[in-house]
Amino acid sequence: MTSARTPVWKSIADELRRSIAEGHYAQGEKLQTEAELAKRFGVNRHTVRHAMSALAKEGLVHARRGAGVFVLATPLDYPLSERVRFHQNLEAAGRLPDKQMLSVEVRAASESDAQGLALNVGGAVAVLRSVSFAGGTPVALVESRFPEERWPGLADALRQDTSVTRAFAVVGVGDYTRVSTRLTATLANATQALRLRIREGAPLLLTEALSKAPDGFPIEHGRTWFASERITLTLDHQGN
Amino acid sequence: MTSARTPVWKSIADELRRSIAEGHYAQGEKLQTEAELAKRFGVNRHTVRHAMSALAKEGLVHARRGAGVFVLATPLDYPLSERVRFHQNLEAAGRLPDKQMLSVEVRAASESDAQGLALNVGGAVAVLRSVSFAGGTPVALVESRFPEERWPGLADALRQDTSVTRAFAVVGVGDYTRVSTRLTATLANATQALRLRIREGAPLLLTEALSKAPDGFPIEHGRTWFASERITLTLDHQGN
DNA sequence: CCTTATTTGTACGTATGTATC
DNA sequence: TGATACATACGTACAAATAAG
Repeated sequence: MTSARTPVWKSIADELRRSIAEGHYAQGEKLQTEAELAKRFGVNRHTVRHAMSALAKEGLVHARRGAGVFVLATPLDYPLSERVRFHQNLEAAGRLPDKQMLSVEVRAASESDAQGLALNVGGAVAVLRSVSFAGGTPVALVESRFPEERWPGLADALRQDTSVTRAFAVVGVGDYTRVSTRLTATLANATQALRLRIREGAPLLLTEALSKAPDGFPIEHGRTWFASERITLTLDHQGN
Repeated sequence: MTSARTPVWKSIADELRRSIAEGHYAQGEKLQTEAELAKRFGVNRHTVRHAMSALAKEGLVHARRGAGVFVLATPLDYPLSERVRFHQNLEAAGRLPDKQMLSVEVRAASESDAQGLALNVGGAVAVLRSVSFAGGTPVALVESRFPEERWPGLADALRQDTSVTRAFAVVGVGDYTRVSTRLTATLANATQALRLRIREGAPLLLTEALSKAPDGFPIEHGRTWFASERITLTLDHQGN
């Protein structure tokens, strides 16, 4: 007779939480499989899942279907006060520490591309996609569009250098300025959620920025989706 | 838990379908390889193949072993769903036209009040709640806190004048400056949804601002929830 | 024609998400 | 809870077709 006043799943959650808090798992490390944990605790897989669900709700772990359950952050390692200054982002949107390039693609300009980048419909547009990390955790998705038509070779330059600024320099654009930034909020779709390791439908902060080259022509139209749970943009109104 | 309401392969299929519909690919043009797409979306190649399979079934693309996947048709009937948006300046946050005051309340300062407004815990704090409209439609909820303790009569002044600036003038604060603004994204709760006439869970853009009087003391700690579907905050980098 | 790299197709195994009984 | 079934997703390996030299 297990006079279990506390539910079994809860005690399992407690044990796993303690184990994580004690630093037995590195950030991003995979936990034992549910089946293994079920065997270890002598319970059904459902009971383990109940415990996992609790930990996921607390933001401690993140389950990826078909992959496993991963430790998101050790509470001590991830200060909630972590912030990114907004005008740093304005100067360097998409250039947060630990940027991982996903793809560079050249395709035809759609109507909205053409309008945003001052090109003709069908003209070549380079599309760069990347993920930004902070402390090992993904915090933002970036999708930038560039007028390959106007600055040929830009796509290749972007492929070879993680720095957008240096890629610009390669094609002869030594300087560029942020013209405007628009701010909205959206909900994470399935792929965004997967990449940012958050749940589908989680709130995202979307910045849409336009930059121009010295000659006045638009050179970058970038959109950045920030995982709002992990990052807070701050505006400093003092001295810029 | 990933709460995978939408299968990842489906959201990938959706994105590729939209991309094709927007005219980014000419008829017969080759898509990115499965490996590239897998990297771009952060999934296994099988997941991309599942999405491709769906598109092939729809007759949109055709895969040729050893060659690639090619666009067969480019449907032109893609709905762009252009939304009407109100563009407002960020400086106007919380000071939008057509403000409807909901309540002015004086209460004792909590810990966070005290910290934000540089008061002692228990000191008098005025809380102003209002809704902002644009063109008859609610676009934002505002909750501002003021140090009634330091500027007695502020609550009464706020009750009698819809303009915060004029209320400040009544208690002798002729000028004040925005010190900082923090930006995050959240989901609308039931009451917010009701006030803003949006659905529960809709994305909200939350700005948290701190303003100071000329003497350096904080005079307003305001939070504004913008209905992101109706409003876009824009930052102008020219003169500011 | 041959070689090599690239790309899609197929197969098997494992793990999680969800539903049902 | 326990047990089972199926859909989704990842990982790896290799076969087959294609393209480029």
